[in-house]
Amino acid sequence: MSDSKDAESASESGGSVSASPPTGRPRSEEAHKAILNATVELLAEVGFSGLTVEGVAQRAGVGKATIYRRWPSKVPLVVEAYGRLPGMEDVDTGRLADDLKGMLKGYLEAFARTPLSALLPSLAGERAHNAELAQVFDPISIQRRMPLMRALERGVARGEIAPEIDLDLAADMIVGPIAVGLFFKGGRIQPRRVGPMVDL
Amino acid sequence: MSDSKDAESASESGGSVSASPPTGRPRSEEAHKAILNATVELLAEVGFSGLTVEGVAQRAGVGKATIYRRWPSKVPLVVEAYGRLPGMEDVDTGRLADDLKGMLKGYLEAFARTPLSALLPSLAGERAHNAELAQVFDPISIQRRMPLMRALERGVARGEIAPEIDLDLAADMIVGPIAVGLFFKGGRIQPRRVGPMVDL
DNA sequence: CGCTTACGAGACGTTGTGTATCGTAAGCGG
DNA sequence: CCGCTTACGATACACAACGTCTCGTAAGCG
Repeated sequence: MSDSKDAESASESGGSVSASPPTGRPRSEEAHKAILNATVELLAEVGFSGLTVEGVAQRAGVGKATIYRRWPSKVPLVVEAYGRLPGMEDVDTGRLADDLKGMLKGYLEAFARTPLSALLPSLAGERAHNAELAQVFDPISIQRRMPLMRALERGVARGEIAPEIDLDLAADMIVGPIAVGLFFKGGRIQPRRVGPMVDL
Repeated sequence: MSDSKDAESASESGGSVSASPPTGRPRSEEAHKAILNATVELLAEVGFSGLTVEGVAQRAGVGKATIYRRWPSKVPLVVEAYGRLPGMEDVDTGRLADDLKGMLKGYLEAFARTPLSALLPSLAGERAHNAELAQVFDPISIQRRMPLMRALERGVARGEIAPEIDLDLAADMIVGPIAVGLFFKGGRIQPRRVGPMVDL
């Protein structure tokens, strides 16, 4: 009768695998995908603050309870939808400047293809005063920076960057202009000019 | 009986000054300030998405109608409150690196003193899918960059920066790390390291 | 076939929005 | 001093979305 209310018991590493035996009707994976797809679509159309759970349910053709059964609120739902969007892809040409140019170009293309440009500012804005969101949002952001950090580390190994440089700060200076353009201006940025400028 | 519903007839440049003769009880400047102060306070406490017009009215000791009489919705109200917060202050030492260091240091201090760090991401997030907001937000952002741009122009005039550099992009690279730290991490940034790095 | 759990649908109380309507207060012109 | 006009604080209102809950039904497992 009542929906399961026990803990998630998500896949934990190690420890006793006392996972509850999954009895009863299994959760529909189809509904799960439909919800996430509807979320991404609606985010692109109306943005974060315009997104309503009722709208997502209607677009996905599911009941509201089916959404709340999986995500406690709108925020984690949007975070998971955000996690499905493409991030920065590794480019390893052997030259740092080319790596950066390639990665930034690909990333900016992803911005044009997906609702990323509508999603990121909204999530960042929410993150600022929502500790719960920050907790799940930050690891994803860090993971999305990984290809960039790896490229910089390769640059250090090849001697293209002085080893005393703070790579984290360098990464911030590379994506910074993208962020500024994204948050304070319309969006379009010139990919080619940024790459060379950072080879200081 | 009815509140004035005619157009704002705001200060327009040129044209006949057919401004409506301001008859009747004037709007309370006291209430105006109280509303803006309450807005800033509440923004710092609960953030943008937690801000309610009713909460502002209660804190300011005014009726809701008094707020809606001045601002059509929550967003322009927050924008005006944002405009009252301190921005970047001009620093002219004669050396670009020192100018940048001084200005960034002062700006970061303003972030610690005011709800700027809670306000900016929220406004930027809203800006992304709210054309009306972008229209009033962008000029303020540009104006806040002015001291930075002036410092860079002085740097060009003194020969500290090659004249073919795109100053707008350079400004983005300077404030970019601040934005990234603000939007994707907690906030605290190291002021001293950024200044010298941009003297490429 | 009976048990258990998820499903879509929608009713429900709560909260905030933005509008409208009270009676009152404050400037202006006669 | 008095009436006109407009703003004031307070509050009632209809509307929308939230998040919870309860329907009757559907789908796997034993």
